[in-house]
Amino acid sequence: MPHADSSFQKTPAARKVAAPKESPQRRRRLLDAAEELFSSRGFYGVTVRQVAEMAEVDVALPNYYFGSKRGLFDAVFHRRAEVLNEARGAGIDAVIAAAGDGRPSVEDILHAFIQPVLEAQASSDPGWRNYCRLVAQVNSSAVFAEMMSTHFDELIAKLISALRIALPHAKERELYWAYHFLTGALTLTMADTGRIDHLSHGLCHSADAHDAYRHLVTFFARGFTAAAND
Amino acid sequence: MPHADSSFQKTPAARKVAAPKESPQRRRRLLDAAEELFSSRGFYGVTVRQVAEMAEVDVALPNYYFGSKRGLFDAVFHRRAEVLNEARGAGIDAVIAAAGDGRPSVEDILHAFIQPVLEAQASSDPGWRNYCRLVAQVNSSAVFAEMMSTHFDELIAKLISALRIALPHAKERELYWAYHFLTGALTLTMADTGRIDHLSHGLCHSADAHDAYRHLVTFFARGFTAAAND
DNA sequence: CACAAAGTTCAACATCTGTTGAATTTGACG
DNA sequence: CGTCAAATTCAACAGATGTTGAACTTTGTG
Repeated sequence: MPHADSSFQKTPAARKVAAPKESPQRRRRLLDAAEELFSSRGFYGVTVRQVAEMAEVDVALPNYYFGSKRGLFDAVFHRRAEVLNEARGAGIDAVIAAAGDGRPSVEDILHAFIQPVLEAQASSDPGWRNYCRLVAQVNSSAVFAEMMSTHFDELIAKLISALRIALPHAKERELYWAYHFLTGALTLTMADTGRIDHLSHGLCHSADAHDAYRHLVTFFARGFTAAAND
Repeated sequence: MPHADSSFQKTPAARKVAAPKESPQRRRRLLDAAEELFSSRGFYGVTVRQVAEMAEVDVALPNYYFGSKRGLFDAVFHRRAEVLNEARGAGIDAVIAAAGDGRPSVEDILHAFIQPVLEAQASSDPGWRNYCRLVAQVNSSAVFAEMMSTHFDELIAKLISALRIALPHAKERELYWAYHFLTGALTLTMADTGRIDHLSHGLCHSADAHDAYRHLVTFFARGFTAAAND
C-alpha cells in the first residue's frame, strides 16, 4: 500500500540525494498545473484528469502523491502560503524592531504586510500570480474558511498586535473592522479579474501591481489612523 | 419542442391569470434552491440533481425551465440583481437631486450605494443572504467577470459620476482606485464567511450587517475624501 | 547480479454528470 | 365530453468523475 494516508504529505522519494535523470519534477509539475487550473475554476471546476494532462503525467499519479484530489488542493495552497507567511511576518517584526521603544508607523506596518503579496503578484513567475488568484477565491468562499484560518490566523494576529502598538488609543473593534476592509480590498486585488481596468476605461491597470499596492498602502494607512480616533 | 432556445427565459405558463392549485411555484423553488447551493459551493460545485432534489422537483425540470445548468445559474443571478440595481440607482439619484446645485456629500452617496445591500444581507429572507454570498463569489472569479459587467457596470458608472460631483477636484485615477477598494471591502462583507467574527474573538459580528455597513460608510467616506486631495 | 522498494502505468470500477426524447399528466376552453 | 398545449415525469444516453488494485519499470543497495 504505497500511498497510505499517513504519508501522502511527504515526498515519496525523500531519501534520495542526487536527482534521478528524468522524473523528479513530476510532483512539481502537478502542483504547478493544479495551481493554474484551481486558481481560475476553483476546486470543483477542475478535474483530476485535467491536472494530470496539463502536467503530462498519468491520471493515477495525483492520488499516489497527494492521496486524493482534496489532498492535491491542500498541497497547492500550503506550498506558497509558507513562503509568503515567513516574508510577511519577518517584515512586520523588522518594523517593530526598528521602532525600538517608539511607535512604528502604520504605513510601514501595512507595507510590510502587503509588500510580499505585491512581489508575488508582480513576479515574472506566473505560478505566483495564479496563487494570488487562488487565495482570493478561497477567501471568498465560506466552505474553505478553515483553510484560511489554518494558514493565516497567526500572521494576522501579528499584524493586529503591531497596529495596536502603532495606534495605542484605537479601540479593538475599530482595528478589526479596518482590517476586515483591508483584507477585502487586498483580496479583490489578488483576484485580478481585470474589472478595474474595464471600469476605469484603462486608467487603472490591475496588472501594474506596484501601482495598486502603492494606493492600497496610502489609502489604508489613512483609514487605520482615522479609525483609531473613533 | 417545448423548450426551444429562444423562449427559456420566460415563464412557460405566462398566459395564465389565476394561479393553479399546486404547481406554479416550482420555478421559484428551483431558483431558491439553486441560489442556496450555488452561493455556498459555486457553479461547478453544484449538481443539477442536487438542485432538483432540494426543490423537490424532477431532474428534467431545470432544463425545461432554464435550458441548461448555466441558464439556471444566470437566472438566479439575474433575478435579484434587477431589484438591487433599481434600489441603489434610485438612491443615488435622490441624493444628487436633493443637493440641487450644491455638492452632495460623499457619505450620502456611499450610503445610497451600500444601504440596499445592507438591507438584503440583514433581511429575514435567507434568499437575500444567499444571493449576497453568490455575488461575492462571482466577483472574485475571473471566469465570471462578464456577468458582473453585464449587471453592474451601469450602476457603478452612476456611482462614479455622483462622486465626481461631490469631489470635483479628485483625479479620475484616485476615484477608481478608491472605488476598487470599496468594492473589495463590500464583497468580502457580502461573502459573510464568518472570518471577522473568528479573528476578532467575537468582538465583530458579520451577522450584524448594520454594524458592518455603518463602519463601511464612515471608513470609505473619509477615504474618498482624502484620496481626492492626492 | 539479485533483490526490494519506490515510482509509474494501465485498465477498470462504480457512480455520477448534464441533457433529452418520448410518454404521461394536467388544466383551460369550446 | 373531447381537444390541445403546456407542464411534468420517466428512463435512458454518452460520457466524465475520483479512485484503486494489479502489473510493470526504474532506481538504489548489498
